[in-house]
Amino acid sequence: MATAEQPQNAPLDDLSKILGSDAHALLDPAVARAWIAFLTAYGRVTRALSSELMDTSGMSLADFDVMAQLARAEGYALRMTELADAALISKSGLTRRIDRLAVNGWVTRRRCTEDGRVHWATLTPLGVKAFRAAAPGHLRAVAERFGASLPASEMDRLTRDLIKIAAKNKERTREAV
Amino acid sequence: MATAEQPQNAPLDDLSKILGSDAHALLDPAVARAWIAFLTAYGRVTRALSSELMDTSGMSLADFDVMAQLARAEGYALRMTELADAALISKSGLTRRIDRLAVNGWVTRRRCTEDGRVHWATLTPLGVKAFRAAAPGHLRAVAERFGASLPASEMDRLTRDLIKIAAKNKERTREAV
DNA sequence: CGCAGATGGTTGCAAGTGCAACTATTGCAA
DNA sequence: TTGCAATAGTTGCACTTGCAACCATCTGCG
Repeated sequence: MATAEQPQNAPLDDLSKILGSDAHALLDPAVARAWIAFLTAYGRVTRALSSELMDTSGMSLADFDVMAQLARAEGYALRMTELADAALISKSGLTRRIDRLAVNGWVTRRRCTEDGRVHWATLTPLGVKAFRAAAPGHLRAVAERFGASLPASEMDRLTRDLIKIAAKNKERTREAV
Repeated sequence: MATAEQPQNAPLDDLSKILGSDAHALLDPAVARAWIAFLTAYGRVTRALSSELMDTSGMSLADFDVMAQLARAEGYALRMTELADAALISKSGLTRRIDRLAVNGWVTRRRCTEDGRVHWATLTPLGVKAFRAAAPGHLRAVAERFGASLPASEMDRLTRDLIKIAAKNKERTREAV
């Protein structure tokens, strides 16, 4: 259910051909439009940023996110689980991402002396350097592709709205079925 | 660079520890906050919707998107390339997704008689049925997880903003270095 | 005609991903 | 102590993904 642009009119009206008129009762058309726009905006922006970042720095968007989390952390270090939560990826995903970053020499993994179960992922000096090199271009790209579309006043409102949506979906565990 | 919630204050201030004070010149802090909120909201909402949909209908979010595009199309049919564009996935990704949907008997692939290069993906009666079964729950979940966070008046504004962002990133081809 | 160039799809490949099962370590309680 | 439950991370696996190379078909120009 992606694609925005022209067919702004009625993504849900189309579906009511197949779902019957109660489609509107299930999902308000205004919400449907917003949802489609959300998916479309996300897909396009991240696709563009991701390939720019890869071309210029040899780093995936996910790599950058992980390194940014470390960059802002005390001592450039974070426990694996904390880092996985912060970067919104699974623990196993993080294990392997850190493997790859470690191969580049950008991150090291140190076992915690106080609690042997814990491992700290730490940005190396080389990693700091790589992050410093990559960040300006990427931040500028975010500014251009995401920020430049809206006036500053809208931006704060957008932030508030997105935070509300994120907050409503905070639980990382699933409860449905 | 994910994670929203409390650290609303200054995701970029943190980075200026490593990037120096010109971080703010590269990316307005308000934009940085919005960007982080955007990534967080997307990650959480899609993760939740995706696992709910899989549990209840055995269908991935991407499957649903593809089937929804077909459901709203004339004759429940679309060319492969049109469908890939509409569903925001790559052509090769679509080829394999259609393979899987075809195994379920939800979609068929027909060669176009007028232009032998073209293939039409078509929702089968079984696919229509599966979509009809899956859609109400999923639409309700979208309403709850995405729609219910904001009042109706905000929703339209959000849509407009997201469309502007999507429009700014329309080109599917990359132009950078 | 006939063949270059464009266009539509598929396939080989080399990733990346999450879940569930597993190992290592700790903490607590009998 | 000993032993078991909880916690932190890693690994096996099965599945997705996109890019680039490839095959098939069509189009238009000489």
